[in-house]
Amino acid sequence: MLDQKLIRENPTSVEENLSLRGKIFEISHIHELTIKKKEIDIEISCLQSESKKLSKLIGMQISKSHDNNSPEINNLKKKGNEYRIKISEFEEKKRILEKQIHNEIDKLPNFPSKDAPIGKDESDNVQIKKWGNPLKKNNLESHWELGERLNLFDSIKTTKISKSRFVTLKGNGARLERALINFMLDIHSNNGYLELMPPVLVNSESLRGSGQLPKFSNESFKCSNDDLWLSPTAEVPVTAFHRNEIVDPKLLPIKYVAYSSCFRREAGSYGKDTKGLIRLHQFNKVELYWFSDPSKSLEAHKKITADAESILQKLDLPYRLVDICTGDLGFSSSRTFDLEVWLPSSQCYREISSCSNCLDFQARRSSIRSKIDKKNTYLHTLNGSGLAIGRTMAAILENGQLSDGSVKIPDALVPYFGSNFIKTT
RNA sequence: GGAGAGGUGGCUGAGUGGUUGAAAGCGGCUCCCUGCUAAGGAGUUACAGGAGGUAACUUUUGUCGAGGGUUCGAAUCCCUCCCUCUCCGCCA
Repeated sequence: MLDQKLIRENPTSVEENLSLRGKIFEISHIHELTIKKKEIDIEISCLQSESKKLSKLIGMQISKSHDNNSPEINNLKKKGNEYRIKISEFEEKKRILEKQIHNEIDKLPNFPSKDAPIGKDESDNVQIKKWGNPLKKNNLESHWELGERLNLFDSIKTTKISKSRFVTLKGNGARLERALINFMLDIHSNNGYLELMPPVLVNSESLRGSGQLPKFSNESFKCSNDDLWLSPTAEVPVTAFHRNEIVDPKLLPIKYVAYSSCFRREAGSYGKDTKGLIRLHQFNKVELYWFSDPSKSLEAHKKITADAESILQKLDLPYRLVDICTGDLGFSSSRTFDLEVWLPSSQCYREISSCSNCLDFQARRSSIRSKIDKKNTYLHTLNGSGLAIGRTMAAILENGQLSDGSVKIPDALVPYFGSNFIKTT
């Protein structure tokens, strides 16, 4: 959520900043509403002050005269009643305005960082670095072919259970998933992250707090009988974990690693990535999350990205680091670095982690503050996958495939997986 | 899901319509005395928002689970909801 005061006092700069996203954001109507609200705020404050004084006076007089029905007292009461009516009228107006303002501001995305490359869409993203040697050979198997041949997972039969875009992992596939989850959790928690295992059902307020609502209600699954949704990412419950808190500044930065299943409707992506593990309605993810002192979040962003990268390096998976351009930034993010892993079968890099600095955008929506320099200040929140498990599995299968048809397990993972190779059974 | 009990400041806990943001205690902070891994005495100590000031600060509003209502005035009365605890049921 953007700062209401900023919208009130400097609407032009707000519009300019937002327009870096490559779209026009027109906020003059919100600006007017905030001005009106401010006027009413002041009015209410004055009336309340008067009315409060009057009530005290009445109290004093009654206790002095022991008569609460004298003409003078009744006169004062009458006056108080007038205050009450006036105040409630103004409050009603204020309520309506506040609701309108919130509804509108909630739909505005975060400001892009000045450091983010300016651009319209994906094609303007900037590659920052490459790591590892992409496997380039002909006749490579896709991970779904490997998965079927090696009996690692089954998508077809799973449509009976749910529908398309779900998968059932089997045997070594299930084992590999489990190994990856433990591997990643161990590395991060040994690196100063506190492990969290949050619920996957989250309420509307939690989704609003991290920016998925109100604009993206189409992208999450909703429970019909309760105010609960299937969480699209652990970022949602972890942000909500500290909602309405004033965090002890001594605890900063707070670093969490949260494992959870994630659920996405993938509306609008019909026909894309229909095979394999790349785009599922349900997938597992190990998420990194920081609550940071605002003055340190740029540094934190580098660190969280490096922590995510370290997993790819330990697994010896070729990847590149991409600076997301202003037009391609997510709703809540001001700057995002994507990690894209090499998938040999399609000879391209695919997103496996997205590391974002949301500045105070989510903290403001969720009211998460800390007393910094004697003032309650909204914290900065950062999140990054560390990593998406399904896509990591796909990358391991494709990059590790050997000419004899087996798959080599990265050395670092062997203690978790329990074997050096996946072979035909 | 049923029945009951409860939700007050950092904590414990009083407070059933009136100068109550809230007694008392604990804890915290400051000072004094004493002197040594401690005790005693005095004082002080909620939080959040707005406005004004470079600032120390001043001023104002709100807050006793949340939201409504009654009233000139609500921690206190009424309604709705949420949460916690105990018992029963159900269940992993």
